[in-house]
Amino acid sequence: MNNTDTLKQILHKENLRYTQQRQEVWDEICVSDEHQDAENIYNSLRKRQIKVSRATVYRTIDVLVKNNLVRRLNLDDGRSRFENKVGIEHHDHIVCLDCRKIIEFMDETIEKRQTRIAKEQGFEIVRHVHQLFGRCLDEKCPNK
Amino acid sequence: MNNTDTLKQILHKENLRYTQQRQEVWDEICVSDEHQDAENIYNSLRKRQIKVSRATVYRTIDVLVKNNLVRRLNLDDGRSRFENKVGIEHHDHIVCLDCRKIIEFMDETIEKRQTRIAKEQGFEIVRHVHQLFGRCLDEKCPNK
DNA sequence: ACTTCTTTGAGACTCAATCTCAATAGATGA
DNA sequence: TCATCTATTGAGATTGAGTCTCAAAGAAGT
Repeated sequence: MNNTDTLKQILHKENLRYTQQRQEVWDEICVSDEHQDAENIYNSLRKRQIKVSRATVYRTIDVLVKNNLVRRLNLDDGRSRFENKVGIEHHDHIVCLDCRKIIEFMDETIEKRQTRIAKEQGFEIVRHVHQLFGRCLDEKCPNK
Repeated sequence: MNNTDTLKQILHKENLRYTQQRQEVWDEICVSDEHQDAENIYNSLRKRQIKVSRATVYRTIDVLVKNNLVRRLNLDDGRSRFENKVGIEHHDHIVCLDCRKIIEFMDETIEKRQTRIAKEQGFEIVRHVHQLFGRCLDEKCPNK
């Protein structure tokens, strides 16, 4: 299913209307591999002459997140970042404290253990956050 | 080492003065087993007739966090929470989405694997965030 | 095209956290 | 103990991400 159909489907399910602005926000998140924040998304759209407001960017992101098209990342820097989730394997993140480079990782053993641990404590996990913050050994990274 | 000496030591190291306000903020965090936010800490102190301002609470917490006396938790609800770190074993958190109950957990296998994964990706971990969000089976929890 | 109801946008507002700067109070030396 | 020097404090202003308001614009069905 393409971007447009995916969006139309969830908007229909939520009894929301299909609009140009919603499509553009969703496209912008899909197109970028970076983990963009709302302000970036807003600026990218404006730069491309697309008529959209901050309020609409935020409101649209909320719908996309609620319906699992987009994942919200909180990397402890005071603003949410977003990544496309459709057709993407689950993963967690490693973040360089110097250059803010973000690497994705996934470990089946960790995933299984955390589910078991939660169950032992009487919890049914809905979502989890697993982030490793450190320093990368990249030559181009500052503090080298 | 007691609370006062621990604090005096790090303040001296940082070339900061020992003050009543700083001691009171540190005491308040040590005394409580809850994961309090800055506003809670401020209110608790004011309730106990202690002369302190929000600005001082925030500034003191920053010093304590920087020097590893206190851990800052970001539980995705828009405000930081704090816990005493001195003499406490490392642990991560399970949070109930319904009643906000917080349970601590620690798994040596996960700890080791995440260190190895980061190293394989060329990172030296400084800190990590591992939080499991879900629903607890507690009778007293809402949505049961 | 008409009607109905949702969405949008500009800007006001919220709220945690940070900053400002004059007044206060530790620390040090005489 | 007192004087001096600086760091700290507090009240309130400010910041910044995110949310809310409401009149105008726009989807969607008929």
